Amino acid sequence: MTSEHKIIEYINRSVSLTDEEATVFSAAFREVKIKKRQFIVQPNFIVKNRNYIVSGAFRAYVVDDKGQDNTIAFAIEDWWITDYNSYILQQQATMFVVALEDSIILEISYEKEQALKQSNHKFETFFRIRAERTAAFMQQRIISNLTQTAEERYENFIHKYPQIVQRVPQYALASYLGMTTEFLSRIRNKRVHKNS
Amino acid sequence: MTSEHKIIEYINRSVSLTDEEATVFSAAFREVKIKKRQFIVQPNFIVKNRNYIVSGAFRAYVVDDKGQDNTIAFAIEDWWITDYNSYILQQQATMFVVALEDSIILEISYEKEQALKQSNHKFETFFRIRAERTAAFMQQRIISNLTQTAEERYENFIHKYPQIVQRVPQYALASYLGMTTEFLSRIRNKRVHKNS
DNA sequence: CAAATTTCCTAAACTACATCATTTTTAAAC
DNA sequence: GTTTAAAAATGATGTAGTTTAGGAAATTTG
Repeated sequence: MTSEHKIIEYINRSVSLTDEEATVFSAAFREVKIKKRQFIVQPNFIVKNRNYIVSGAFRAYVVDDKGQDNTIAFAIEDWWITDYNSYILQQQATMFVVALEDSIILEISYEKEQALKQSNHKFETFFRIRAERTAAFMQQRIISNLTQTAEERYENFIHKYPQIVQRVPQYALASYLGMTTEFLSRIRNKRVHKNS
Repeated sequence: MTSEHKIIEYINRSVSLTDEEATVFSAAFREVKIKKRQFIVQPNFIVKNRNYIVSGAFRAYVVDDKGQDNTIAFAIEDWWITDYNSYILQQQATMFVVALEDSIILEISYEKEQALKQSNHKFETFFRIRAERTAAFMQQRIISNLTQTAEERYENFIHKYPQIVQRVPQYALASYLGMTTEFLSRIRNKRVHKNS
C-alpha cells in the first residue's frame, strides 16, 4: 500500500470522504524519508509540520535545567508526532523529535492544514476528532502519573503498548514513565525473578 | 451581562458568528445553579454534559486504590470542566467534579454539541480549537510533572494561576501538583520565612 | 570483523518526599 | 454565637526512587 493510501484509510476511519476529497487531502502531504538519529523538530524554532508516520519510530523529548532527557512522547506507524505546543500555538519549540529507526513520514505544513480545515467541513471534523483524542490520551497519562507508582506505570505501559516496549531504548522508556533507567532496570529484573 | 452574552463573547474570540448563529449557539446551553459541595460528575456514569462556568469554581478529582484524592483539574469563571475522557469517548466516568463555591454554569449535552458541530462549520471550528488548546495545556502539565521538583511545580503554579491559588483548599492544590498537603505546607512555610 | 560508542545492569549511599501522630487554626452547622 | 467538624501546621520517622560509580552487553561505524 502506498503512503497516500495509508493516510486516506486513516482519515476514513473518522470521516467518510469522496474520492475527490481523498485526493485533495492526501495531496496536502509530502512524503519524506528520515534516517535513524535524524531530528525533525528542534528547540527554538517554530514547528512547521505535523507528521504522520508511515513506517518507523520516533521519540519526542525535552532537556531540562539539569541536562536530563525527559521523553514526552513515542510514536510508531499510524501515529502522529510533532511538538504539539509549538505547532498548534505557532510558538517556539521546546522539544526535540528524533527518529529511533529509519522512517518514512507524511508531513503537512501548518498553512496547508489551515487551508484544508477551512475548505471543507469534513477535514475540520477530522482534525477536531484528532485533537479530542490527543487530549483524552494526555489526560489519562496525567492521571497515571499522579496516581500510580513507578512500577504500576511500567506494568500499565507494557500492557497497553507492548509493541512499543520492544522498539525503544530503555533509558527513553524510563524517562517517559518518569523514573531513572537504573530504577526501571531494577523493576524489570524483579519481574523476571518473580516469574521464574 | 447575562450568561448567554458571556458565552457568545467567549466563542466570538475564536470564530466570528452572525447574530443568528450566536442565538443558535447559546440556545444549546442551559443555565444551572450549583451549590458549594454539589457534584456535577460522579464515577460510573457516562457524562452527559460539557460545562462552561459563568461564575464560581470547581474541582475534578479521582480517588485511587489507596483511597487518596488526586486533583485532575480546577476551573473558574470562563473555563470549562467535565470528565473529558468520559464525555468525549462516551464511556464511564472515573472522576468526581464538585463545586468549591456556589456557582452558575452553562451546560451543553453531548447530543446537542454533536448537532451544533454538524450543522455549522464554524461551530466545528470552535470545538476543534477548544480541543487543541486543551491538549496543548495538558502537554505543558505533563512536561512540568516530568521535569520539575515539587517546589518548582508550586512556584510555577502560583506564577501562572495566582487567582486560583487563593480560591482552592490547600489539600486540593497539593494533590493537583502531585504532592501531599503536609509537604506543600512546608514549602509555603519555607517561602514565608525566606521572604521576611 | 574489530574498535568505538552507546546502552544496560548491579549495588551501595543518599535524598526528596511520604507517612504517621498530634496540635492549632479555620470554617461549617446547629 | 457556641459547638463540631474540617483543614492546616508541625515534628519525628520511613521509604520509593535517585545518584554515583563501575563493569558487561549490545550496536554502530569504519
